[in-house]
Amino acid sequence: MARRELTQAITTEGRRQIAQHGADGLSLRAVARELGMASSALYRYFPSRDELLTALIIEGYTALGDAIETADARADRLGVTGRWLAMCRTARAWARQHPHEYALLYGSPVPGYRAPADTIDPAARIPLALLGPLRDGWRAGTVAGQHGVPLPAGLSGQLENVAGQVAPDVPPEVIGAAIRAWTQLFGLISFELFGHLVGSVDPADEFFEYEIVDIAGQLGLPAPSAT
Amino acid sequence: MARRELTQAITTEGRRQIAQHGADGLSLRAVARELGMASSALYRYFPSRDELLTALIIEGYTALGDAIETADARADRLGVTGRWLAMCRTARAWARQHPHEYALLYGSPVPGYRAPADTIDPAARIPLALLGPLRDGWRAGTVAGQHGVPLPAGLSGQLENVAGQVAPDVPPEVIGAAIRAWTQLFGLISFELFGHLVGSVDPADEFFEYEIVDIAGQLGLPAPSAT
DNA sequence: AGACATCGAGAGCAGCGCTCTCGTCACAGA
DNA sequence: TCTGTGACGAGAGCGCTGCTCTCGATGTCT
Repeated sequence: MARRELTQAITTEGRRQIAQHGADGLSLRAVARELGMASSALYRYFPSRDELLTALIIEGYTALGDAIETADARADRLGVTGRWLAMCRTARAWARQHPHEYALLYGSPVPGYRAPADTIDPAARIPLALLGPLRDGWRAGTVAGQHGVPLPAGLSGQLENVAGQVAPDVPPEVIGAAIRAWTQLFGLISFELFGHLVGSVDPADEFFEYEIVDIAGQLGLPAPSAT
Repeated sequence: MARRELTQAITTEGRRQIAQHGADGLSLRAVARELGMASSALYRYFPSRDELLTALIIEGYTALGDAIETADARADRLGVTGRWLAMCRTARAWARQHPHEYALLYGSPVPGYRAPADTIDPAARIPLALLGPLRDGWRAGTVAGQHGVPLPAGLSGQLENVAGQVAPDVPPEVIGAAIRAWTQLFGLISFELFGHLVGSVDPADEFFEYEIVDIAGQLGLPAPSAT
């Protein structure tokens, strides 16, 4: 089957182009040119440019998910807080190393509005991994229950629904805290990458460390043993 | 001076197109067509498509900044916490009413990497407005000093530098908390608008309320008197 | 051996950003 | 009043894009 190999060659070249020129710079003709084939032949493998983009989005989520899960596993002996910090640092590092791919995943949805069903599962791996330490800490009794504001009924239902799918024994407050931490982490990475911090804390290394430690505290994770 | 009017007609039509089809759907030729003129004539007013986009970005920041500042002023009698909540709700409402414009401001920077100097000042109005209640509360002694994690030296310098430009009497910890709240707010709005919350807390109204009240607590703002 | 599906190539369409040239018009100075 | 100058709009055109259609070649199954 040369088809699988050629399909992969196309996505590889596409990813190369996005890494260099961003999602807007992805041109089917240029990909075909680089692969030494006619542009029309490319449509045998991807019915449209958007489909190729979708494939690249899935690959991006997969790469980021792999990186985060690997970091989680490697930090296992550091405890739940160490795992959380390691995943945060890995996410930021991946984003800085692949800024255009990150923008493809977490920037504006490029064509009109998108949410192809195929991208949902790969995308969900990231928040699921981030939830890991919190879930384990909760089960081990090392994370606090938190926190001040009581959950309104509708939100509680939403969070219990999420919990039912991923960690039925974890109370909705903890799920809510995880979602907050998730949005906070990627909000910060996006702000740094997209240049919104330029006038303030722009070399954001220290601010990022400051933040993820603080979020760990919000999450009720125990104080870290070491870096 | 027909020049000013025509320039404005172009940006108005451009904004209309972006609102309908997103930033990618902005076409100089289509704008010219809609205005009944040759596409080449448009270059008398904007030297390139990117320049027109920059003008629209500035208009977007200005519109959002106006909305937030107005909300702040209107909530004056509600106290600092009420002002904070009002601005958060207004920011979210504006984003939901102008999703494509919001994506233009806070989504991926579209052409390569951008940060035209002209956009910085209009963009800075938003975090500055959000800082307002926190600054006033600090001066009135109604916000706590916070918080657990001590500031590393480099970050402290960055934050003092920011403080020196906008509120010299406010300590760096409070500036840091404001930046955190700012990234948290727009991180959440972006996640909602870009569809990342679809599987979890998707009708995000309650989660958003839950969040901004919690952030107010993190900021050390006093409990709100009323909604 | 013949029928069939798969694949690549080439031409072509409509659209895009942008450039260049040319005719028109208004206004300022002699 | 005549003339030079600058601003302006229109049109043609370049190279690029995504995408479609047709045609010939190749390989596989019956």
